[in-house]
Amino acid sequence: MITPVDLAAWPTTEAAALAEQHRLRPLVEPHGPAPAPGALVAGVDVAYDDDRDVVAAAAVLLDLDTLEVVERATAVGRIAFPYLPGLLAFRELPAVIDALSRLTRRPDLVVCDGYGLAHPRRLGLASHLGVLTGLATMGVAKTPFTFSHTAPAPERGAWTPLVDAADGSEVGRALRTRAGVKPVFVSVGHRIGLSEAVSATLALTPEYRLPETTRQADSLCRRALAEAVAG
DNA sequence: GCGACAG
DNA sequence: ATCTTGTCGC
Repeated sequence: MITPVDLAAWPTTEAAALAEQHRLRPLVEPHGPAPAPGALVAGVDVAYDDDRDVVAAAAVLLDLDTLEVVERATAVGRIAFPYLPGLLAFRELPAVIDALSRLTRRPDLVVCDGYGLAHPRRLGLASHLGVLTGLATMGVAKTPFTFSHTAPAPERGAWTPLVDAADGSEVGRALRTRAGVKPVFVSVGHRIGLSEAVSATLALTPEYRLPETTRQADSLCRRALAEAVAG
């Protein structure tokens, strides 16, 4: 039987174990170059059927220049963890990693639906995924979670700092990807810097508020879930 | 002590 | 996330 106390404690224990394993080098690298022209950028997302205990994840690979989908992969399984704010990685990553592993090419960057550094423990699902896979990762979230920000100017590309009121640190940016539309929240995961993550986000949002990677992964995992539940 | 709380 | 009616606009 798992108690709430156990759930709250084990990520910290896990982080400590990982920190010990990687004592001689940084666990997370919150800096690095923007994806080069022609890079393969992956989008990942997950859909759930809580009643039937089914989870479906999708990983799509896009060409950064054309934004065309060049590869798709899905994975279906049982739900491994409940949704607990702050522990989203433990719910989403098992299926996400399964789907990612079915791609035949290695992504140059993975864009996650959620946060990286912008997390109460500075290890959101994007950071977590980066550490587990070694891939460059970043997060683009749709809501500010527990962080605060002022409204960016109305034009596309405008941004303001996303701040953790607990310590005043800048953990990401509120970025306007469409003029006059509410911003998205970009944060660094692994092996990419914040400015570079913002650039990548703008490259992935020529038309819609959310990155093309997220949109493609979202529709694919919903389709995969419907198929899994039906069949 | 009580809410708020990525998806 | 998921559920869920109507509405505005290209």
